[in-house]
Amino acid sequence: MRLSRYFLPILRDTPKDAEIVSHRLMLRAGLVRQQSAGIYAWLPLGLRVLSKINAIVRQEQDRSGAIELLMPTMQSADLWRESGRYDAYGKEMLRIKDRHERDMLFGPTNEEMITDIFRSYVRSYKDLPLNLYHIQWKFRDEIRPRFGTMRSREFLMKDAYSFDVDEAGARHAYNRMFVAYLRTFARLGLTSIPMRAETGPIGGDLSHEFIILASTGESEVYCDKSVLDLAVPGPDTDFNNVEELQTIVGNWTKPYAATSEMHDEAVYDAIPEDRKVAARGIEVGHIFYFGTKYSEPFGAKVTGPDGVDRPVHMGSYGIGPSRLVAALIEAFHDDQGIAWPVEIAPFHVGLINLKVGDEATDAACETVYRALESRNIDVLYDDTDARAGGKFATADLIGLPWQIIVGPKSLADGKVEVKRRADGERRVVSIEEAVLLVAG
RNA sequence: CGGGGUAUAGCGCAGUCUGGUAGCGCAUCUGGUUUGGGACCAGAGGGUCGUGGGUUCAAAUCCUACUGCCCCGACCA
Repeated sequence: MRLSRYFLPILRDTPKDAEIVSHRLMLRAGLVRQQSAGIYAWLPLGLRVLSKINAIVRQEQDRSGAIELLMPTMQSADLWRESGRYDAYGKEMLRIKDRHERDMLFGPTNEEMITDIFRSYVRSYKDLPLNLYHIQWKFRDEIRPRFGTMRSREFLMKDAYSFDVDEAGARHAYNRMFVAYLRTFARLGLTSIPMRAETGPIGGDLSHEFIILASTGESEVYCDKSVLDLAVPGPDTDFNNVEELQTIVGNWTKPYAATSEMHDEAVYDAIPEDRKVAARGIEVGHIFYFGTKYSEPFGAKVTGPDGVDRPVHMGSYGIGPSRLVAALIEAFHDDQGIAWPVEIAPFHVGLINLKVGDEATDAACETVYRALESRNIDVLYDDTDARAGGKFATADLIGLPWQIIVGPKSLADGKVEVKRRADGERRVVSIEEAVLLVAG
């Protein structure tokens, strides 16, 4: 992509409304634009990041055995009356009337709808286990949205729903998602900590929040440092192996880790002093087992091998990709701007032409540009006639992992400069070497 | 929802108290000089002053109602 033809509205000044660093940088780097309180338009660069996150989330959901579908944003109130949540949900639910005065709503979550879909088709235990997920926009009419896309009213959520014949099956479904989440966040470059969370009316120990540590996080968290050293399960993990998954989850839930709501001073105090961690964190995922809470009122039953119908045991599992964009920036930035991890960077390389119009630099840039494109490496070529300083500032701000800087100085020796954004390391190399270097 | 702010050009702001032809910086456009970490000079364009009502010869400014947005608290992927 040539920057001169792209849509990248960079802000030089910091918008005064943005309080936290990720919000400031998202606005400055032209990732999002606020359209209303807690409602954002995703600009081209931001959308590319969001899509990359979605792709990783999707791969790990698929790997764990979940199946993607897509449910609508608009839902009928009748569905929610069946579960009793139409009245229970309160003002956070955006309620709308259609032209026939029918009660509709913008979905804040999809337990009701997925249970309706399930009961319409599934009759036999032989069709289980089943885990269906989608990545869809949600709306929760927060009293006070803040922190940009970290807490917005409209937000993107990956929500998965599992269906099993019994609690043991549901526990395994829960473990699959638990492991999938560990892998997802690790692939995004984040260290996530599963923390015991409120389970609501069902009770038991089957709800965890996945927290990443960040000083701007909204939750107070306490944990045993040893949880940070655990190895994330590899891609060869057998998601069908009940014992293997239970062992992994057991290891990850053994060290103490809790948010302030679930914090147990006595247990925390027993941790050796040098392993205590009290910090702030951002909730990036939440998983629940809730048994037959929805399957019973909805009559979502399957016939077991004994010929008896039973309501299915369900769980739900959420990740917020639009929040993750902000969370990732909180984790990966410096004074100059964003420094994206390679896996989610909107482009892999920024190619900077320091002297547009100069025959030699133009030609060298075209060579690099074509070499990268032919290797399917995403490159954003700054072919604008801005000055060097401005180009450097923009490149550092938008934070592409690599910068290839082409100017008369190094080109005199037939060389270009390669800068790694994360640590600022620079190397002067030939064009061929530069391409190989960023190609990894 | 309670409390506190704020609304003037794309962005950041002054002007409001004390009514009298709407300004500054950045950004944008034109020309020129520049050109390796956000250049300089000269010129230009761009604003129903959040919206409605009122007072006045005259309203960004005074009165009034409404709305948007932001911050602090309780709720949430």
